[in-house]
Amino acid sequence: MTIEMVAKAAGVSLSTVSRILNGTAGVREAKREAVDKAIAELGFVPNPIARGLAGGRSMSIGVITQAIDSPFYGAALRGIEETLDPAGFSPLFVSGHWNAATEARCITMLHSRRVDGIIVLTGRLSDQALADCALQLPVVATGRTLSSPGLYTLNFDNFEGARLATQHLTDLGHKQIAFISGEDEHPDATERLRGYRAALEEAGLAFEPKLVVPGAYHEVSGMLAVENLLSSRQPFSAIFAANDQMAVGAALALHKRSLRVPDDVSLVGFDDMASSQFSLPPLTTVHQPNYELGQLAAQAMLQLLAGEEPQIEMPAPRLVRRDSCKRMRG
Amino acid sequence: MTIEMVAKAAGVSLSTVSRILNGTAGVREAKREAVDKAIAELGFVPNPIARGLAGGRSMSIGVITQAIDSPFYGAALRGIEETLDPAGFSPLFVSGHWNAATEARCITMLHSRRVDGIIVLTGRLSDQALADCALQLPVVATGRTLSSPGLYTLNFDNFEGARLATQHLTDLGHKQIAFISGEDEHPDATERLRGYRAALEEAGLAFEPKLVVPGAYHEVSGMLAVENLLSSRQPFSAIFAANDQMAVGAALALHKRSLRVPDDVSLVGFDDMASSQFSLPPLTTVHQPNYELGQLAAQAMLQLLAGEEPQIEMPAPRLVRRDSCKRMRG
DNA sequence: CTGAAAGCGCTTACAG
DNA sequence: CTGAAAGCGCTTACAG
Repeated sequence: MTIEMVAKAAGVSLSTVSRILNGTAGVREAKREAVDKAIAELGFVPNPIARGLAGGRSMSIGVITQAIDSPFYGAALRGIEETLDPAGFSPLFVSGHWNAATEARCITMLHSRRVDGIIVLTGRLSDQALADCALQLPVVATGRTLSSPGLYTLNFDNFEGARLATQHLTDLGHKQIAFISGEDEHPDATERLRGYRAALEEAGLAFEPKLVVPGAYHEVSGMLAVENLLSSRQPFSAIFAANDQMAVGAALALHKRSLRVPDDVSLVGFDDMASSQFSLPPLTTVHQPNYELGQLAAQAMLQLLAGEEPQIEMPAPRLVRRDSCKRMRG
Repeated sequence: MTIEMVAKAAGVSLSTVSRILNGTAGVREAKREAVDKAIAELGFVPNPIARGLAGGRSMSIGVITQAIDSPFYGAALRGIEETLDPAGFSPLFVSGHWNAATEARCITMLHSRRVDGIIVLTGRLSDQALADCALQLPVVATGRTLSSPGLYTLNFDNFEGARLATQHLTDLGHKQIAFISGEDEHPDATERLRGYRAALEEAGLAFEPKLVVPGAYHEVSGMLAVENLLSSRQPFSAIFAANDQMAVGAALALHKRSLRVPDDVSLVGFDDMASSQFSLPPLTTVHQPNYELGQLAAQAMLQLLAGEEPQIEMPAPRLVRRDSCKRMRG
């Protein structure tokens, strides 16, 4: 089933079929109809591989994620897949494993597979490397703000999100609010720390370094953080975890010490993972619109590909109140 | 950077470089060295797209999953990615959305992208459709047992897993064990129901239809199931949920009614999702080796591609005891 | 508007 | 063992 067979069936040349397929040139109506009919009858589907080799467009978009099984980015991948699909593009997912060298290898690989563009979900690549890459191929990157030719970035307001979360706690009367941080290498982690401090300040509360305990964005680190906090004997009535996974770990550590959420300690997370609404108790958290992030990133890519200038903005952070916080007694 | 430049640099013909790259023919040692050196110096990477067009092998494997963001299949996708990678193959993930027609479209698309084989994670495709597909391309399918040319299947013993889970409860002295089922269209759901009944029988317990409440494999359905169970006033001291997601929903419903796990009711899940060890309390469940499933499926594919007959078996089900069950009092 | 032809980067018979 | 050549299924200047 090739373009040649369609051409023969429609009584036109191979080039004409190609042009109709690509909308590359005006074609006489009669021929267009004949070709459309032949395509329909034969059930012809153009071969993206050959297209990629010949024309440069492979109709596929490389997507560099950190881990294909991330509970956090899953929704973004789905958003990308669902908006690319109607446009005829397929995503090619690869995992960077939070490693700049691996991400660089992914890019080489995606190049060799002739992707038409690359979407980078966060990642460790330097801004420079990203900008260089964008010189060859359109790229959309999330988790940073950068302006460079061929590059479009989409960033979430982590500062504001963290400020909102902390403010919720100060509004409830909490004065000793612990913060489980993320690693410093993550720009969003440092932004969230900034937001925490800003909210404290707004509430007229002093920043207490002993109340910030280091975490690493996964459950076990949240557990450990709470255990450390507890054994430090530093008093606290609420915890803001820099992401939901750590909040889940924190809840477990609290539970093991027979401390109840929210009666004994209030807990707020960040991300609003799919599972957080089913936590015990359902977790109050900052909603991060990952599904939309994926959709928007894909839309921006489609616009870049069409030669347009994307004008896409991320939605503002939003606090989702569930059952893990309580007004400070007394 | 093409094969031609390598050939020139090494002073051999283009065909020779290709042969060395593919191990297609014996080559004089001196030439091989020259070529290897040229490849290393130029940093040449063969273009899989061109390879796919010319030779038929695109070095990519289509993977049909149900949802790219499934918390359950994520580990399998990672297993596939990690075992395909060292062999030089890339996975091409597509989502079937539990719909046979969509899966069929995925297969057409994967064909047009010239994948070298297809891995189908469960899915709704008929056995016949799968067998037909395998006539053209090697296919590995999970979640069913089928023997057909070019097809290799990998199935998990859902019956035995469910039997183990239920037996754990009967061993603890529970006599009224509720079962939250999955939908009948899932063969594994019906197998799990069979396992539940078998364990009951072994323990000399009568099967009580009112104790089996329908679910749909997601959290909300688990919640609803428990609410229905509670309002039916049918007494029970333990629940076996046919998957972890429903167990999580069940735990939440119990919590809302101020029923404690495991003090008031014991709870067992099925799957051992990554998050289940962090449930409150950590969930006792049947471990389903998804990461290994992915690895094994990819290995089987690699063997099929090499013309070998895979002899791969799935690990046996295993109960993971955590803190959600307690001996029946009295 | 439309064809014939070259070419994308490889592989693989076909001849030595 | 190794080259020259055809071909994979398309796109895109190049000429009408």
